Amino acid sequence: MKDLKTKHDCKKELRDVFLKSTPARIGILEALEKTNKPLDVASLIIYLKEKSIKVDNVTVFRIVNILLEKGLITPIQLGEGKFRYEHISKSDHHHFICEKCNKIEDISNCNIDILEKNIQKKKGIIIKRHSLEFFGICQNCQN
Amino acid sequence: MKDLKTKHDCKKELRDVFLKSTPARIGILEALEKTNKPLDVASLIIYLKEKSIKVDNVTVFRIVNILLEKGLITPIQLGEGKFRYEHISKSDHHHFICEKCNKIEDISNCNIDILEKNIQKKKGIIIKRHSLEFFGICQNCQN
DNA sequence: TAGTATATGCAATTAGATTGCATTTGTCAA
DNA sequence: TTGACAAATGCAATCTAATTGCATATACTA
Repeated sequence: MKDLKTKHDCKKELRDVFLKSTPARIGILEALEKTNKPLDVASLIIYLKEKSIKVDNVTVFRIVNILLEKGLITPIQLGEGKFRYEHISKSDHHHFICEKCNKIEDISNCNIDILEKNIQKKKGIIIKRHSLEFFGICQNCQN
Repeated sequence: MKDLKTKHDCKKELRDVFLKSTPARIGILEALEKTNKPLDVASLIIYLKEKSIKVDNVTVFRIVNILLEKGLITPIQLGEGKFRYEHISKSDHHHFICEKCNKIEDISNCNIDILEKNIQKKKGIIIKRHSLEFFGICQNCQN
């Protein structure tokens, strides 16, 4: 499968939110756009190392935070005591986590949106985002 | 308002899951049953101190973990980098977190259950629990 | 009430994440 | 193309949440 985004696309993405393009930032965006499951900081560091992009761990945390601020990525918490992150372009789904094997599956077509609109109207609040995760036992682990 | 649960009830609750009744455990269950918002370990420690129940922090972490195992409480993550906990008897709702003032509001009557059953059938997975949180701006902070 | 399994306290340690400050680097204007 | 400057990074230290090992204390059963 061909990469959906190129280095050039990542640069544009960064420029659009007034961030300088650095190897670490491009690498992190690439990682999150390529990978199908939400990544934690440790995984990002490994990815960068594999690509021979030298970065300090602190910098990865800082980059992740600024990408969050700019709305390019979203945070995901799967009950692990740490954050994972997903590129905004693939955040239109939710997650199922198997409590036995820790596999993460995507759950699509949850029309929470309708529910969300009702809640906003009823409560007078503005909902910017939501997080929905399902925990249980996957098909493989049921045997 | 009268307390819904007494110390005696907490003891029974513990006995039912084969746990010894200790002051710390009873205090923690009380705290979680009384309070209307999910509590983190730090809050539990403060609660116990106020009740003059002397416990080490480690013990609170350990108690929380065993209560989770036994299914008496559920974990909640509100994007803070730490866990909060809610008593199982009041876990039938979801949460809205204001990104400005950090207020936590309860959201009820989300019939996720129907959705959940559909997903289970379609995917062949067993869903044991889910977590649903909404993030945005509360009514007060909109001005 | 004594015996025993269980729970707790204390000290040390780990992992995730943040901060301050000095240095380096990307970008834009000339 | 280059130089200037704001922005980004590296390094060291620090913080908070959470866990572990081991010795001691406590709750519960017989």
